Amino acid sequence: METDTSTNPQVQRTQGLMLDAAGLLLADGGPEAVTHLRVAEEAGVARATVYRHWPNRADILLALMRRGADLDLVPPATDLSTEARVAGVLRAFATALNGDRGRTLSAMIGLAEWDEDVFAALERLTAFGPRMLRSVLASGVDAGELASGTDVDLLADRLIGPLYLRRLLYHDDITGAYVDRLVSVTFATHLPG
Amino acid sequence: METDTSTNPQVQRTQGLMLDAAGLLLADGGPEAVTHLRVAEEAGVARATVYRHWPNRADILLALMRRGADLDLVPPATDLSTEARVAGVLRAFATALNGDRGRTLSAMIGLAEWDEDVFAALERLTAFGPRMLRSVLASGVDAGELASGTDVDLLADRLIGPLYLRRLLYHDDITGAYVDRLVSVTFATHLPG
DNA sequence: ATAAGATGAGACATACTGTATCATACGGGT
DNA sequence: ACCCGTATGATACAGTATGTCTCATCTTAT
Repeated sequence: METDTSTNPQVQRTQGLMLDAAGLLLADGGPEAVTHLRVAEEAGVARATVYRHWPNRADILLALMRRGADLDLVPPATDLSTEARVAGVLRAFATALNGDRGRTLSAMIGLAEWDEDVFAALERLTAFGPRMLRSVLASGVDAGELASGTDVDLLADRLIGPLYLRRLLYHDDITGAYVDRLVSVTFATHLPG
Repeated sequence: METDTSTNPQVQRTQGLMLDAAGLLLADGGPEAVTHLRVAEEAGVARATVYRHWPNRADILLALMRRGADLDLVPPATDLSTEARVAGVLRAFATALNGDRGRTLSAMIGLAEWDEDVFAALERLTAFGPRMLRSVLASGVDAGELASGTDVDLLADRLIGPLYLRRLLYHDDITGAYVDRLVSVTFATHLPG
């Protein structure tokens, strides 16, 4: 019957139960708390089933991250100024970072440092936001709202970097006010009048 | 004899052996590879001894981080321009991030997210660089090389954030050229003509 | 030399891993 | 409604790691 794994309702149900359990365990206990045994117990599922779907802890966490990745950032309206569009993208980005994805990301960074596969998967999951930001910036350059020589990649780093810094290292929520200040000051200059 | 633990040569010797072992294990295997058992075997020390010094994995990693914290950033010469001094601080910062401390930091971020004590300890260890940067920036404002209204904290975030982003998320080495571009472009403007 | 403290060696119960086997429940096609 | 392929449940097993404990032995400071 060639059972299509990605469609099979039985598979989807079990995976849903297991990922719910993994999410709970991760939320209060961190990545080390996400063990196959505990996921199985919490989900009311056989331990072997967890191993069948995700042989490693990292696979469970990646699956957890993928599940939230569907309702991702939406491109901003095109009738706004580049600055307003950038602020919109960054605010959506900040919201994601403030929530569960920020915690999951914290958990993954350590794993990605030593596991090539995890790094590649994490890269795919986190590349979307920066890519959209770069395209908005590039169109801003085309529209003449940003200097023609602007290094779009570097500018994107300069806008995203501080958000990650606040969230991952300072453990501060990224407020809308912070994003707005960051954008406005980045679009202006620091040299004296 | 009230043996002063921090002076006792026996203690220092064993701790040194254990931290050397932990460093090796962390370097190739990541945080999960740093177990009490393996540290003990690698160091040629009894397993109980590892537990006596550091009951948790996080304690081992924190001790590892503290050991490298001694030879930290040195304040730049004061006869340079603010921009040059900032570039100097950031280059030293980048060197630290590119090396072992970057790897250890990756390992700690996930732990700090769920463990208050680890977070507090990590904060103490990472606060030094940003603090020095802020003081350099503040003196730049005083000297009139930066606009008087400059938000020094935000500016520091904007300089440090991209470095962490490149190192922790992109896994790119932070080159001197990148630092220089970052500094020069941050000190200038992005608005056209 | 002596006493306090640090380490080594080993035991113990528990938890998690990774793999394997077999029976049973489920779901898609005919 | 039936059948066949799969997914799952239940269980077993060896191996590794945890966390704590005890007691003998070594090291250090006085």
